[in-house]
Amino acid sequence: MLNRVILIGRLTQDPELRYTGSGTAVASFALAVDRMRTSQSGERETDFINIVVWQKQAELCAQYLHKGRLAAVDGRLQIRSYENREGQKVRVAEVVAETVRFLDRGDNSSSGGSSGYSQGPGQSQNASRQAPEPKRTPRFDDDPFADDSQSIDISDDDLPF
Amino acid sequence: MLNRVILIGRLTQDPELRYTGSGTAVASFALAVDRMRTSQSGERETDFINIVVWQKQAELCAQYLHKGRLAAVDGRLQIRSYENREGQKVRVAEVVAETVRFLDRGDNSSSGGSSGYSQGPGQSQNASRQAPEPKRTPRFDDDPFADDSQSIDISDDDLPF
Amino acid sequence: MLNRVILIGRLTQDPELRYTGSGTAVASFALAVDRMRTSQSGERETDFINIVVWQKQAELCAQYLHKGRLAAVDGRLQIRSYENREGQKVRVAEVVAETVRFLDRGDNSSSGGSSGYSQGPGQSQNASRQAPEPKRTPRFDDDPFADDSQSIDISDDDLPF
Amino acid sequence: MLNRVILIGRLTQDPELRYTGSGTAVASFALAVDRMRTSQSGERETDFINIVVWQKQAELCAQYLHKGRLAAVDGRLQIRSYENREGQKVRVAEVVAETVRFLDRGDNSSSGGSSGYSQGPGQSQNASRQAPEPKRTPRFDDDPFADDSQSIDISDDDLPF
DNA sequence: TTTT
DNA sequence: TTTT
Repeated sequence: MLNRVILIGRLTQDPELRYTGSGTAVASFALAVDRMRTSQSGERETDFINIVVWQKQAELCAQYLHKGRLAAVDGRLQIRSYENREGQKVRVAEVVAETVRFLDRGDNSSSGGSSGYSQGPGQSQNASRQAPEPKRTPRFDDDPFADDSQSIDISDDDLPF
Repeated sequence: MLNRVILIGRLTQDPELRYTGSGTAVASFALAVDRMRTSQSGERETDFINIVVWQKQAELCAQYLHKGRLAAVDGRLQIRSYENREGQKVRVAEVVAETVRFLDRGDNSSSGGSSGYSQGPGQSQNASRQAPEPKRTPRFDDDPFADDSQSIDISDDDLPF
Repeated sequence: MLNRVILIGRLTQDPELRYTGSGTAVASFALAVDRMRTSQSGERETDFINIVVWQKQAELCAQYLHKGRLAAVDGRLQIRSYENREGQKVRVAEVVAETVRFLDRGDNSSSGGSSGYSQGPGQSQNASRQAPEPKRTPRFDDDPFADDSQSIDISDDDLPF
Repeated sequence: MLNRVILIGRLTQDPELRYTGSGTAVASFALAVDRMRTSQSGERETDFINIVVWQKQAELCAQYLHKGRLAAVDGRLQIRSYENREGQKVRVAEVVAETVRFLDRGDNSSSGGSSGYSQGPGQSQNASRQAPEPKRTPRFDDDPFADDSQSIDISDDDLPF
């Protein structure tokens, strides 16, 4: 009834572009998605997840996405079954992308074009990159989100954990 | 019962880091999230969404995230109510981030190692960036996902639309 | 660039159905979404989140959803700004639903119709509802997911925490 | 880097509860998730997705979830590889649940109290179930979300499609 | 109050 | 291997 998958990872290969008999474009590639925690044996663990994209997005992926590129996929998880040569039923999991976002290069017009990689190292960034802002006082008096807020100290009730 | 929000956008400001009375770190910033479709008047539309992060992630955000940077947020939508000076009840929406990913600079150690494992600009990337792969045949015979698959032409039943 | 919200909660009111000048249906309602953890003061906390639905789904919601009903919403978070009578800029957060699922009543044909409430208390359910299955051995030998798996004891590497 | 899956579907079997060598509970079951669109051949299509749950949630699932029950899963997609008896590498996809919600029976105390806080079948529900509210005027003058809003007719710019 |  |  509801089936939603959101992934961010890097392409393990260039997308493969094909066309159905009726001429619809389909692209497929795998995304390497690092798990947040390393295994107890200490290694970084990664899930390699197959992605399928259709139509115009498929062609955009084939054009602009390449091995190693970072991408975000929003779609649904699909389990496809087929019989292999030995007659065994094999189940393949893949994510059918509804939208794909290209994340680490501005040199594409992207699927929507909102991206932009080299946003230029502004001077303020060089100035204070290593340390957290020390100048703020530890209160919510000037809450930037609540234009009209009274001075309210942040209380234990706000902690979400 | 279930409340999940995933956003990708750019910081409109440097994160503000504060501390609760008991010393817990809280960072807040706004994310500019472009909508996919432009308005009928033709302009790109953007949602400016307030983000709150707690604890260690808050300090990592203050250190590594800056105005203009691209970030992914996975969290939940929270509606906070308070009374302003005029005694009106004001409702503030914000996303309480569970995880924040830093997306457009490899020069940080990030919250969990967001950088790449095989990112390098392989030669294949330089070779063919502007055009879709022309060499593949438009069939699923050599499906890269299904090691054992028989030759099956892609059929209309696979189209998800 | 990416903006995805998934919510499950109960309607705090019957949906309000309206029509734009050009006759497009819009429904709006609020969803009460319980937070997972209670506040430190011990009370259950709830976010009341405004939902907007368009077109055919709007009319289905107005027909089949009512105050108290459980629903799942998949959409995006939108921040709408306007000026109130006092000339203050007010920002309203709402979730624009892409799909709405009706979850706790089978007496509707639903948006897709996959639901089904009274699935009948099968006898197996009556038999063993209070206790976890005690009969299984603590091994993965007969892994129900991996038809071909060798006997592999579940190892610490599988623990995701 | 980011891996989020949200599913709603029905259990195809009672959950299987096991324990690791060190005594950690693991439950597994499959969820039947209907696709929104039927196939071109007209049949309803369904993805059968394997779910794994750990620790306390595993035991709650074994207790309260049964074949046919509706559940929501929030977790991540994991690809597990192993070699089968024939020495072939087999890849298994499963969703490792972070949270599981029990959706179609109020008779459980659930994983976090999934029942309703104001659920009761109010009389207004009985009154008008079959028809959309006819009494409202098709304007946004009395926007229920924006307590202070001026009378603003809904304009084409609000249409998200 | 806004980012590319 | 499958749920309503």
